[in-house]
Amino acid sequence: MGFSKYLIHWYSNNKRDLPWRQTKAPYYIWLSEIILQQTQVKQGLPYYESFTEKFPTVFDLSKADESDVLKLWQGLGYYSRARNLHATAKHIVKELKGEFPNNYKDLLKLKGVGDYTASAIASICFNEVAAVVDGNVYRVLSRYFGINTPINSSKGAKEFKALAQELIDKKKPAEFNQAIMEFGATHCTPQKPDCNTCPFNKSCIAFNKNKINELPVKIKSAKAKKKYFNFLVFISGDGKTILEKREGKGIWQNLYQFPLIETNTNVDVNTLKKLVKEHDLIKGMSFQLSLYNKDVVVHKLSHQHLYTKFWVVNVNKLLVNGISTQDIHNYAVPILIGNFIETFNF
DNA sequence: AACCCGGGGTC
DNA sequence: GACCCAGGGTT
Repeated sequence: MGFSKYLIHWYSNNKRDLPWRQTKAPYYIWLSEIILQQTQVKQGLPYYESFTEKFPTVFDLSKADESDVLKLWQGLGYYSRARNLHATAKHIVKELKGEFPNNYKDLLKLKGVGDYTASAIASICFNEVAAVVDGNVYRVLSRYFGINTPINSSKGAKEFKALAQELIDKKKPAEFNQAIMEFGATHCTPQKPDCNTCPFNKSCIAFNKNKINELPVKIKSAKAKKKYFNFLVFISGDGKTILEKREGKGIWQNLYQFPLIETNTNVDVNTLKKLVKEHDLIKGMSFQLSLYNKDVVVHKLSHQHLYTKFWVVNVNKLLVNGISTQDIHNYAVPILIGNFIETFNF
């Protein structure tokens, strides 16, 4: 049996029982694929459950406010996925009468749907012969065929896409695509793949040349930049605090946070006191300042390391409309803020 | 082509 | 702390 045929055979015996494998409805497949971008099944599963429960159809999702979608997405990261998900739901209801595009080319036009996701939906829902290339596929193919081309180069993207498209079972594209991804996720894993029990170990080039740990080849990414965040946790005499919506282009767009003072380095209480004194939310008011976390909280993102201090600012009254501290759980916040809210007793 | 966008995990 | 994982969008 050839590589592709055997993969499908392996899949039929080894696939995990996952909720999105019970359906071919484009809405559910689309939803699961967006959630699973850059995300492992274990982390995405509870979000899939809550989204399908709260928004059983694309019409329900299209009617929601973006803030509710972001709140449900809270903690999953890469929040542009949630904003695009919501925008695309609106688009499908308004412009496409609630019907998803039924082919790769048209699926690709949807916001938040790139080559991988368009191929996944087209093959799973509509049996189109469109090969998926996700991180699992890169790993399985680079090892089995001993390919050294960096997977995160444009040359690599073309090369692996073409190879996958050549290998895909033309009669069972959905099964092949899911089989190769499942095999990568559960057997041909990034670290410590189980080569001894691997059904392909006779012909796998990486295994036979002892190169399992060198493949796939990846170009190193730039080192993360350090940033210094000082969040002002206002507490007023009448039990209110301040949350602000993050605008603009950077991280956590449209999520909420405490008023932020970014500095070039870690600052002590006296330095921060001067900055708070000049702050628009204080304007000469008297205040009491204390550092909540003795040790700086380091929050690591792919491209930034955030050295974070939470400063409690006690004031008599707020200069702006604050929120009652008991309502703080209604706002979508980054996990960094969410963890603080959990440990701080409002 | 280079860079941005979260959060979770291992060693 | 250093390193690994992983799609789409923007510049």
